[in-house]
Amino acid sequence: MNRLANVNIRVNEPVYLKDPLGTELGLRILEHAVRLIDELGLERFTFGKLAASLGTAESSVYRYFDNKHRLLVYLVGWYWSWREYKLVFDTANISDPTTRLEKGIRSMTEPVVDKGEFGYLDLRALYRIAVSESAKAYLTKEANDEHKEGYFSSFKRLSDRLRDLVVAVRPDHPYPTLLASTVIDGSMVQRFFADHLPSLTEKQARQRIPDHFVHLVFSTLALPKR
Amino acid sequence: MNRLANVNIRVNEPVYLKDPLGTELGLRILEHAVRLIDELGLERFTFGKLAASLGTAESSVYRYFDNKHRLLVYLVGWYWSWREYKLVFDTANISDPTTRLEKGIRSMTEPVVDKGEFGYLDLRALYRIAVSESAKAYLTKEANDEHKEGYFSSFKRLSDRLRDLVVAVRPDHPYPTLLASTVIDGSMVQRFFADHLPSLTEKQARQRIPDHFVHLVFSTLALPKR
DNA sequence: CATATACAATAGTATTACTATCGTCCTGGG
DNA sequence: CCCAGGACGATAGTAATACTATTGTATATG
Repeated sequence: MNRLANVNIRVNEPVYLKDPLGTELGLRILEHAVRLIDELGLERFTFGKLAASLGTAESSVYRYFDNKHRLLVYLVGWYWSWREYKLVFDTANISDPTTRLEKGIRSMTEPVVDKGEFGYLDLRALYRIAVSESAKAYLTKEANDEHKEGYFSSFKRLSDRLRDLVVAVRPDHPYPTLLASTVIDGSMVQRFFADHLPSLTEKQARQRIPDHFVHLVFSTLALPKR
Repeated sequence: MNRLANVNIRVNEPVYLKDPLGTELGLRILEHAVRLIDELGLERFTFGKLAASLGTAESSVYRYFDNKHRLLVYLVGWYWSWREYKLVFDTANISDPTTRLEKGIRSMTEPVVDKGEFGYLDLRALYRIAVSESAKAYLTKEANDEHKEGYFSSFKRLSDRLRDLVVAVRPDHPYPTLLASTVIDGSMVQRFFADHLPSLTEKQARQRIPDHFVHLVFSTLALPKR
C-alpha cells in the first residue's frame, strides 16, 4: 500500500463549505477531527471541542463545514475513496476473474493496520471511525436527499467496483449489488462486534473475517473453494 | 402472527427507570415515542417534543427513561424480543432441521407488514425505527459497558436462536454466530437501502431480500437449493 | 384517615449548535 | 507602495437541548 500513500484523495461533492485540503487550517481540522471523533465518539464530539483542540474559534471551523454531520460525511467519504483506490490497486494486473474477485473481497474486508502516510490524517483512526460511525452518515431522514446530492457517491463507486468483480465471474447472478453491499457493510459490522461486543461473534472470528466473506461469496456464486 | 399478538413482550434489563408497561402514562410514552421517532428520526426527536405530544411535562418522561438513548435501547430491545417470539412461533413443530432453518431465515428477514395488536405500539412504525435507528443503539463508545449490563441481550438471544438453527443443520460450521448476525444485520441494511437509497441495490431486490439470505446461507452451508 | 404514587407545572442550569460582526494579518495585483 | 481580498481569530449572542429540582394535587391503598 505504500505506493498509494502519495495519492491525493479528494471528496468530490461539496459536502464542505470550503475545501479543507486547500489550507493549513483545513488540514489541521481534518487531523484533529479524526483524532477527537476516534477518542470521544461522534456523540460527544463537538465543534467547540474541535476548536479548542485547534486553538482557534468555533467560527473558524464553521467556515469549512456546516455541521458535524457534514464533517462525518466528508471523513467517511474520504475513507471509502481511499478504500476504492486500495481495491483498484490490489486487484490490478490480475487476469483471472475468480482470483481478482477473491483479492477484491480480501482487500475490502481487511482491517487497516498501518497509519498511512497522508500526514494530515491517521488512517487507522479513520478506519476505527468508519467502523463505528459510518452507518450514522446515512441512517438519517435526510439520506435520500443527501444521496441525490452525491454525498454517498464514494460508497456507491466502491460498491459498484465490487459488484463488477462479481459480474465478471457470474454475469447471470441476479443481485450482485446487493451481494456487494452486504459484504462491505457486513465486514464493518462484524469488525465492530469483534472489537466491542465480542460475545456476539465467535472468538476466533476476528482474525477470519476476510476468509468468511470470501467463503460466503464463493459458495453463493457456486465457485470452487479457495 | 395473530396468536402472538397477545403475548406481552417485556424488556428484561432495567434500561428504564420505571417500568413503562406498568402505568397508563408509561404506555402512552411508548406509543407516542414510536410515532415521533418514526416521523422525525432519532436526531430530531426530543423529550420536549415527546412531552408536548403527550400533553405533559418533560420531567414526567424523565421519570421513565434517563435519556433518549436509553429509550431507543428499550424500543429496539422490545423489537428484537418480538422478532424472537415470532421466530420461535414460525419454526415451531417443524421436524426437519433444514426446513426449520429456511423458515427461520425467512421469519427473521421478512418485513413487518401489519400494525400488530399491541395497542400501545404500532409494530410497523417500530419496524421502520428498527431498520433506520437500531444500529445507533449499539454503535457507541458505551456499547461494551452497556452490553455487560445486558442492554443488548434480546439481540443476543435472537442471534443465538438463528445460530442454533444453523448448528442443527451443520454442527461443524466454524462461524455460525458470525453467519447469524450477518443475516440479521444484513437484512436490515438491505431493507434500508431498498427503501431510502435505492440506487445502492437492485430495483427488484426489495421483494427478494428473504430469498437472497436463504440462498446465501444455504449455499454457504452447501445445502441443496430451495 | 394517613400515606404513598402518579403526575402536572414551573423554574433553572449547562451545553450545544449555530449566526453575526469586527479587527487584523498577509498576500498579490495594479 | 498601496490597497483589496482572503484567511483567520475573537467576541457576542440566540435558540434549542438535555437535563435537575421543587412543589402542589389528585387518587388509590392500606
